[in-house]
Amino acid sequence: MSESCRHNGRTSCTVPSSEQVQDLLLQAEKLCAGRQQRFTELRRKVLELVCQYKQPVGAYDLLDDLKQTGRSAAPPTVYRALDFLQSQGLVHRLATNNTYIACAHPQHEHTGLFFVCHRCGFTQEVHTDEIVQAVRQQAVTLDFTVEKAAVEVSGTCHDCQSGNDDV
Amino acid sequence: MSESCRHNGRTSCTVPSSEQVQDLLLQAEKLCAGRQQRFTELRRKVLELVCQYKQPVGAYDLLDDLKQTGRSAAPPTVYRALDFLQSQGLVHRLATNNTYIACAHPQHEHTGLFFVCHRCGFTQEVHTDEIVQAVRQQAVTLDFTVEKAAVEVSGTCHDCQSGNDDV
DNA sequence: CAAGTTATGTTATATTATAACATAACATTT
DNA sequence: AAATGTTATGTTATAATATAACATAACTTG
Repeated sequence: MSESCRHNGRTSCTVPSSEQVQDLLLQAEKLCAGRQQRFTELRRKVLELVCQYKQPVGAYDLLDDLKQTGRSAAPPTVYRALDFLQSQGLVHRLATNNTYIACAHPQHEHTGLFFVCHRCGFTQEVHTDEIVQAVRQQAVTLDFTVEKAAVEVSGTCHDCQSGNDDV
Repeated sequence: MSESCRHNGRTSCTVPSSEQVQDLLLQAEKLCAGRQQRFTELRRKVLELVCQYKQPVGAYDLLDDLKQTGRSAAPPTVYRALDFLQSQGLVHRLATNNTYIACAHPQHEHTGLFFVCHRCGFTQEVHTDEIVQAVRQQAVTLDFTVEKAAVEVSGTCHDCQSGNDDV
C-alpha cells in the first residue's frame, strides 16, 4: 500500500481540505497523462468543483456552478465530465442518492465504500479490507467476475447520535 | 428448491418460481398482519407483479402492468406501494439501476447483497455473513449506527463468462 | 496539412420520482 | 350505526436525474 495513502481500515478517507485541492488536481493530471487520457480544462474544472464540496454533490448543482463561471454548460457537459472522471477513478457516484464525490486516493483501484449519515449528510469513504475480501470471496463462490462493487451504508454518524441538535 | 430459508452464505436467494408466488404472497400477508400493517389489494398486486418478474423490474414497467389489469394507476400508485413493500422488507430497491426485486426471504431483517450481471441482467441476492460482519465492524470503528446497508456488485455472471453468445 | 479521432456545444427528450390536494376506505370510540 | 380520526388511494402536475442525437471544434497522428 502506497506511502502517500495509508487507508488501512481504520483511517477514513475524507475529501481533502481546500488547500489540498490543487495537489489533487495535479495528481489527477499526472494520472491521466500516464494513461494517455486527456485531462481537459472542462474536466479539470468539474473535478475542482466536486473537490470543493466537502460532501457529495448533485450533477445539477455542479451544472449551476459551471454556469456561474461564465462557461456555456448543459446537462451533457457535466455528465460527460463526470463519466470521464469516474472512469479514471477520480470521482465516485453514490447511487443511493444520485450524488458525486471526489475520491481522495485515486492512486489505486478500489471499491467504493461509503457511510452516509442521513441526518447531516456527512459521507465518509473508507477502506476496509475485510469487506473487500468478503465480497471477492463471495464472487468466487458464485463464479462471478466483479467489475465494480458499490457499498453504501446509510445511518447516523457519530456526531448526530449524541442528541446534537445544531447540525 | 426452497423449503423454508437456508441462506447460509453459500446459498443464493433467487426469486421464487411462479408456483411459489402464491406462497410468498401468503407469507407477506401474515407478516403484515403480525405487524398491524395493511396488506391491501393494491400492495398485494404490486408484490405479485414484482414476484412474477424473475429479474429486477423498473417502476414504470410495473405501472404499465398495473394499467393492463384495468385498474387506474399513476406513478404515485406504484411508488407508494413499492415504498410500503420496501418498508416491510418484501421488496428491495437496486439503487445502481433504479429497479426493484422481490425479497425471497422476508422473514428476517437483512442487508441487501446483490450480484448483478451487466451482460444478461441476471441478479442474485445472497447472504454473506462475512460481508455483513465486516460492514458492522467498520460501523463500530466509525461509531456509526447502521440503518440500511446496500451492497451492489456488478460484473459478469457465470453463464456470461463462457463466451456464451446466445443469452 | 489532411484525415481520423476525441471532446464539446446545443437542443430536445427520456426516465425516474415526488408534491399537493381531493376522495375513499378503514378503524375506533361512542 | 354514526361520528371522528387515520391511513390509503386517485389524480394532476411537476421536479429531479440522465441520455439521445447531431453539429462543431479541438486535438492527434501520419
